[in-house]
Amino acid sequence: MEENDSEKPQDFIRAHISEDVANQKNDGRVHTRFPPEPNGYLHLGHAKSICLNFGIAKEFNGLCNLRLDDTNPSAEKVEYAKAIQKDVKWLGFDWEERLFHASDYFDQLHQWAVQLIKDNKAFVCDLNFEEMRAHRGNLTDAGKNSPFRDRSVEENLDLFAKMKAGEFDEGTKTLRAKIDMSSPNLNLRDPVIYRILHQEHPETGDQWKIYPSYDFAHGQSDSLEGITHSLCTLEFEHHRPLYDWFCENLKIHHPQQIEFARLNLNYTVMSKRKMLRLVEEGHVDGWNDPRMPTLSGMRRRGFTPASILSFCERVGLAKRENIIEMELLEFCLREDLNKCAQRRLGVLDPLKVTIANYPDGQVEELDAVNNPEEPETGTRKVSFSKTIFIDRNDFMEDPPKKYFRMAIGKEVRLKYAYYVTCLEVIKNDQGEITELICEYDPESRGGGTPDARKVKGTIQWVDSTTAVNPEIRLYERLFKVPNPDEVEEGKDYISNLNSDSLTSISNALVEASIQEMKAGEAFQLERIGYFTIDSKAQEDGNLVLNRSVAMRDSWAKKQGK
RNA sequence: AGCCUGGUGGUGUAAUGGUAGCACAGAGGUUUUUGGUACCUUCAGUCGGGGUUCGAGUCCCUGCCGGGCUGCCA
Repeated sequence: MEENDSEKPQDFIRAHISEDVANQKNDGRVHTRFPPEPNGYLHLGHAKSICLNFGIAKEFNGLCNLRLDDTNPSAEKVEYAKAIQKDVKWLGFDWEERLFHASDYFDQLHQWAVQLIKDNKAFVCDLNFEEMRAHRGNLTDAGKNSPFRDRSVEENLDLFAKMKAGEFDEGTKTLRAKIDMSSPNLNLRDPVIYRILHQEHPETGDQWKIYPSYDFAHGQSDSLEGITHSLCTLEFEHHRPLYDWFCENLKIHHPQQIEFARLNLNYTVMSKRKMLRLVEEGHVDGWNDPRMPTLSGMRRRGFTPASILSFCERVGLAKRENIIEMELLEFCLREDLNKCAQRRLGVLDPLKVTIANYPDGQVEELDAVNNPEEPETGTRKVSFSKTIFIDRNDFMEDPPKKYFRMAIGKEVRLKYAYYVTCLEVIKNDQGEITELICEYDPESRGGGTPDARKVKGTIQWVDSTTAVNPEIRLYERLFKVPNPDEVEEGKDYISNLNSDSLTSISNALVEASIQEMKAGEAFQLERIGYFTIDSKAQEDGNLVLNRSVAMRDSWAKKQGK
């Protein structure tokens, strides 16, 4: 462990593990795993689990496996399995040679099922879905034993072998653990441990006609891999007695399951099922839509691994349900990008500016700072000429008090360029402003003057001779309410989708160097926000900028009041 | 209803019987060639009631409120 670990408070899981290590449980070894099911893309909630499992392994000089929990071939795909590995790697974690599948253990699991039958602790049940539900009882009433519960070991062995051989139709028979139909924990009322599924499996092909249930596969997989601490979310709490039951009755290494509260973020949804529907119904542009809280979507949006790691550290870890505010995520992104993103100039809504006293036909190169937070990143050249563009909302004809931007007769600084003063406003027949006529102070080249006079406002601009015109996409929260699941009778979260979550801007202008940026590379358009090149559009040869997050804007906030 | 689980500022999360702290958000300010950043200041909390104790967020009792569980999903 690192030295400063004693300084920062431990969460309840790390405290638990520290104690186990101190007591030499498992010989002081720590081994965790991240076990996603390959039935969808990883999201921010998974990132929390990934950081936890890989983070703990590292802190305790242990190991963390990546295991694909592929016990249900009906929803699982190779596409998902590949995406999962890509996302975990992207976050910066390494499972080394320890990529496993629950399906790696199908043979062993099957043997264990046979062992349970021989020990008279499991039986083949002929009840169908409805009958089984009826026998299970409910929250207040105990269940009834299955009429097939007392079959002989020999008959069970024979029937289970036939199930395995594919002699029965799906849903006609199951293998059930013989536990307790009157347990207040419904999971212990003779749970199904094998079901018949005539499905092709991505890893094992058509080898199996029966597949183990989660409960019969997960703990055993942990056990086989020598996992010491099996960390999972709260909804598995009721499954822990089952987890323990199998380890004990199979007499195998018994990892400790510990549950923690899953991550919730407001203004979005964090469930694969709900995301899948957004994708399938076309509400978003696929799993990696930049508005999705998937890791692939966030990557396309311009999030950095460092910002996500920082976020996962800050959300904390506890057993109480929580809803994190989106602002924390945005803070983490800005915090990281402020340090590492290069600055560039661009305008979203160009307004032509002619500098009356600037020489006709002259074009000069000015030095612009790449990143004021990292001076060693140096400067770049930006061109300047008689005709430039500023952002339309940086000019006002009737400015309010304390408006620092361009207005008639008011001197402002063009970032990295000159001081200019607006002389005249030109409008079209509809009364819309089409152009500003300004004059500049040649002495102010670079943004300062010999007399050191103060200029309060600094605005960004682009030069007409070199600017390029990308498509710019601005994103807002995907849902218009903090909790998308809070709906009127008869409606669901889809009705809470924010129809303004995507804004596409077609007439923006940015400095030419943006064309050299790579997809995923973060940069700041000064005073507008942090952006990255859209990877999907780039593959099609189009230049599209995604706004990852806007700058904090205390002026807008003040105006809004 | 039964079982499980949890309640600390707006949101999260610490304090393991001894000064209720930190972060984000909010408010105000200083600096600034980004109304950004940085820095400073500030607002605000132990679910209620009883008990044990010199001392309770922490232990006990009780009430209230939230979440989870009735797939051959994970």
